[in-house]
Amino acid sequence: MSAPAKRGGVLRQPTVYDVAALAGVSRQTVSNVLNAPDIVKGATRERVEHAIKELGYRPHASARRLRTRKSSTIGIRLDPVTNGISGSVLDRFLHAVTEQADARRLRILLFTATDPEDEIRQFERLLDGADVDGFVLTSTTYDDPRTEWLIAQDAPFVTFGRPWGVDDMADGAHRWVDVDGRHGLAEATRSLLELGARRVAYLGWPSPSGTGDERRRGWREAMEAAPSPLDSATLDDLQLACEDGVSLASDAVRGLLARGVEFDGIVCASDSLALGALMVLGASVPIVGYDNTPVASAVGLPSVEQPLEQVAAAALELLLDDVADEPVLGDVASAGDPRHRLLRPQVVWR
Amino acid sequence: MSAPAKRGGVLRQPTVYDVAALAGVSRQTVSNVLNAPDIVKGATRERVEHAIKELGYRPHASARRLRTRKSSTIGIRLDPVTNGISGSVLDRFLHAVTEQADARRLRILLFTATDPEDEIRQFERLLDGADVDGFVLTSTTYDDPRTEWLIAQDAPFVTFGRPWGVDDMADGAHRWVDVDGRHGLAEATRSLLELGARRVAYLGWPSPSGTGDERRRGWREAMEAAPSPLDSATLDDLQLACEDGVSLASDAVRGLLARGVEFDGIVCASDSLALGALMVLGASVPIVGYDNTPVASAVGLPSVEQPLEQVAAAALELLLDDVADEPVLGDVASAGDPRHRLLRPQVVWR
DNA sequence: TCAGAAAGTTTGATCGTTCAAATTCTTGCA
DNA sequence: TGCAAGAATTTGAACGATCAAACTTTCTGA
Repeated sequence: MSAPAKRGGVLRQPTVYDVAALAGVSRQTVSNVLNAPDIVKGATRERVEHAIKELGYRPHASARRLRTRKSSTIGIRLDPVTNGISGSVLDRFLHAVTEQADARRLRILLFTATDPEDEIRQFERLLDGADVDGFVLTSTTYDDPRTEWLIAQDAPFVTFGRPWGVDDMADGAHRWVDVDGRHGLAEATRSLLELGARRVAYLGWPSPSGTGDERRRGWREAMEAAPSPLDSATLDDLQLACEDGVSLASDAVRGLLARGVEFDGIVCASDSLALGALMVLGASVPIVGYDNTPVASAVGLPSVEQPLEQVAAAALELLLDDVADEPVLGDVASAGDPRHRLLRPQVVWR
Repeated sequence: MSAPAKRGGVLRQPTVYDVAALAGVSRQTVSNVLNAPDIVKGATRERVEHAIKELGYRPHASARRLRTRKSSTIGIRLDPVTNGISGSVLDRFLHAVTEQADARRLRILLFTATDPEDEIRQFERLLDGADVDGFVLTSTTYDDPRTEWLIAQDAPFVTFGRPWGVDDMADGAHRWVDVDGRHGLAEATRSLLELGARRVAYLGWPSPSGTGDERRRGWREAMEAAPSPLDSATLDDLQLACEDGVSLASDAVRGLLARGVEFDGIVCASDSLALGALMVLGASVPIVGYDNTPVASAVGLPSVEQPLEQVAAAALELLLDDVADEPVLGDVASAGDPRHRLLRPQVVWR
């Protein structure tokens, strides 16, 4: 690459015309080499490719976007304030999405919003300005106003997280990727049972909570499927709920001890809760957290790890069917509903 | 706003022509209303503004960028993997930058890179494609190859973090914002001394470490300035160094105890280290961390908080002098070197 | 009152690319 | 050899905005 330095200087970036002139072809052929190499004759293509390298040519993104009416950019809202310890999950997800986007020649544009209404306003701004083609949403809620708006606008989007409204899950317009927390907790619970535990407690969030209820269900099902299952009342006793917070969790566990309920293991809906339990129980009882945050690894807590790279990849894949007009892959698509993807987490033992 | 819905449909977004037609003016006047309202006559302006609202017009970002040769976009690399507990700092910084950028009508584009060389390749790609106007860099190192490259290219950038190479700090081409960790640790140390401590230990990272050495210096200076200072040898004894990690920190503190060194307080270079100390010492000795991560607040550890919103604001301000050709503000600029900004952190007590 | 300056507005050109249609070059086969 | 069909390439136009310069209107002051 013998491209000139000094961007601030007079020398301008080469354009298709420059490349075309050097390679002795027309500008369109240069464009074709870049966008549809297969329709260009081998010899010509090589000549053009050489000229591109020679000049250090790179297509001007905005010009391309203007012409193609595609921004190849995806908007992601940065969540307001890292919500506690678990914040790092979205951070890691963001990282994974960015990497996956890169591989698909997409850009990631960040924005912030103070509340769902404000977020919708941002959607509008970014779509109208043709800044982005679509969105990846996180932290979905019951009857999320954002997804409703996007669907009404016919704007492409995917959510990380199932829609929790009753009918929404079947809605074909809503593409989502999620992690099967139920399976993750069932797995964690089964493992503790196999390790000899009999009375595994569950520390989660108050109902209703889409994510939380699923995780609790996973624990409960695994407990009910144990070789010698406990009765229903006992399971109710072993089931704790408090808001996400280390000290709240500690309180909850202390309450359990105070009530004299026996238990020999705890699976939790989050690492914050697990850390709270750990601070009360120490190493006396095996504890499993959720999200595999840096804190969990720091204090040596096993935790359910979400396959964020896969989530990111799946999210973009679903989105791309719209955005890039790429054909839906026959095989993959036919396996279940192609618009939804439920991935399995894995317990990381320590 | 009576803008039509259905983006996927046939109706296209209105353009300057549509607005011009409705308002009965030329397209350039519409452009002027948007970009230089003061040169348009009041009555005309109102008419155009009304038409803009009426049509729900929004300028096409790519078209504008193509013509103006500015992307109004700033690139930020997402750090590879959240490095331990402290990862949330960059996360919060990113959030602050995004918000600040929004207020300045700038966009934030994310990218990832595997190593500094790869990052430079990304710089090149993004600059050549006119995707971004400049960069905000984090995690600067000694003689950072990235800053050298950017300076050579004459590309606008700011770093969060001082350049640690010997001569670089005076380099006018390098604009940076940083937090005065020395001041932060001095402050923390002084506070512990005022609370009655006499032998405050320091738990930091091995030299050389630009950031770490500064923080240690803050502690040392505060200790030396104490009413009845300890002798130099004692201070050396009270000074611990280990890599950033909870268990490593625990080991280091246990070593201190084993050596029989007395101490009645610890200030740390990070929350990870502080957490490690906490797990050995419990509430027996006051501990101060650094970065005020969620973990610190979760376990009730006081910590030095970096003013990330201010850092973000300052960073964009410095960058904008280049990017947007805005005039340097006379007053602010004259106060010290306008190309560098050193901000003061604050201890959060719990 | 009127020239000249200033303010306000419009027109033509352009940013760098890709689309769509037109053109030229290759093939294969009667 | 000729000629249609296909492959390869080129040309003109357009994407939607702003710049630069030209033009028109309004203001200023002798």
